[in-house]
Amino acid sequence: MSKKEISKAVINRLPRYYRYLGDLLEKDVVRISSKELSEKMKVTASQIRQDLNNFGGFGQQGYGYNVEYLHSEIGKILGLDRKYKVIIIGAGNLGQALANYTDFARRGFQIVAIFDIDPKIIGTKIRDIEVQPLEQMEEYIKDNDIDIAALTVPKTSAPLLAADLVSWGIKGIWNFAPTDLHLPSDVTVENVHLAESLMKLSYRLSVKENLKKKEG
Amino acid sequence: MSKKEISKAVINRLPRYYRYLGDLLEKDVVRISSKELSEKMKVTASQIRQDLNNFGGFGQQGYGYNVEYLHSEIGKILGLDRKYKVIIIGAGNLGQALANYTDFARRGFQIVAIFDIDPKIIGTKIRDIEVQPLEQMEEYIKDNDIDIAALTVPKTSAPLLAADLVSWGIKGIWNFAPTDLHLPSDVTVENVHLAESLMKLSYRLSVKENLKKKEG
DNA sequence: TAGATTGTTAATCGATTAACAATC
DNA sequence: TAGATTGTTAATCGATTAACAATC
Repeated sequence: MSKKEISKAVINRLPRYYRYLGDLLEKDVVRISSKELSEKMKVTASQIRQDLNNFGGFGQQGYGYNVEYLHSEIGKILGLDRKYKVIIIGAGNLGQALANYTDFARRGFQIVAIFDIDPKIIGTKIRDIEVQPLEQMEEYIKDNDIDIAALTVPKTSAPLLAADLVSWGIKGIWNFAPTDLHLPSDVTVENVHLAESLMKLSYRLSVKENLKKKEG
Repeated sequence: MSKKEISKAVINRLPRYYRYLGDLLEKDVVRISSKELSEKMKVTASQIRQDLNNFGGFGQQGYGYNVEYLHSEIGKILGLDRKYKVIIIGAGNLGQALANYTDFARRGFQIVAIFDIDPKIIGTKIRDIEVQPLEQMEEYIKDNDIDIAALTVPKTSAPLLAADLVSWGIKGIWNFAPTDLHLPSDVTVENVHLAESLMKLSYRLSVKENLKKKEG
């Protein structure tokens, strides 16, 4: 009865499958086998089949997978078959970048409000959305049904702000602040740590650099 | 003689160790045991010791780890003991956000140039750096010693641009375009796929939502 | 010295890959 | 039907955790 827990590794791969299937769909590809897809994605066919079968049998023996159907099913798994109301907290460069990124809206993530603490930014408009003062956020969240809060604030203010958000009913936080938020387990936090991403890049550059030196 | 290959999982955790140690350093904490750190970071002490011992013995029995020393050593491992010249390609919102993020410079990632194709943006200044036309990029890269190119361009132009960059000598690409770049193995690509991050968030929100309905 | 905590080996756990029977 | 390819089980591989001797 109880479903097997899906591993984090599988979930991490799902959006990539979704992207590749979307690309195939745009190219009007109708069907694809796990083998073909595995070659494009540089993974094993076995892994693709194993991953997909966590959620059900989407393919057909002797045929492969119908691209449109599989794309749609993975979309459903990812929760993309509904809309999400998103607010952005922190209207700095990154917040503005997120607000301006139309691709999110296309996927159902609708940015409905932006908040900031800086009087110079409050009142300015980003894509027809007026930046509101932070003090109005509590009321706004309680009056509207917000699904996700994107946190693009300094790391010093992030933890307290996050705690407030949770107390006002927010269940999903997209955290860009370079800090870990420790919140109740019914709250979902997805971190984007750009500085850490950059460090992984410099790590790999260093390793290659050192290797080259040794080889002379 | 030949060093054991460091696993990707370990590398992914290194920047997080570095961040926690930096925070401890700021709080003037002198020493920390793997147990204390494990409680803060919500990982096992065993994992911390195992991870660190991939690179050498940084601790002392009966004492633990010296925070400043360990921070510095991990910094070296991550390649943060040198400077990197970074160019940004694509001066849209995201490119501007990166250019304006001073934390990177503090860590040694110096943004030296920004390029764009849009005549309206070319010539404008971001943090004292004038946005240059894309046509000047080849010469600029060949004349200067660029370590990293941050790619914040649409996915349609990313693969060709990346190939150009590589042919001009770029060895590190920080890719924000929602596409995979297939490049020679001596080129390091670090991807930041924001849309995929957002989908992981919606996946987890959906799972919890469905669970709630069932328990309803 | 006694206590604490590392470094490291061994045991466990989980994820990936291989293989193949099922079936379209 | 024959060929192809899935879904799934079994085998392998790798990563995490536990345990403890080494040692500060």
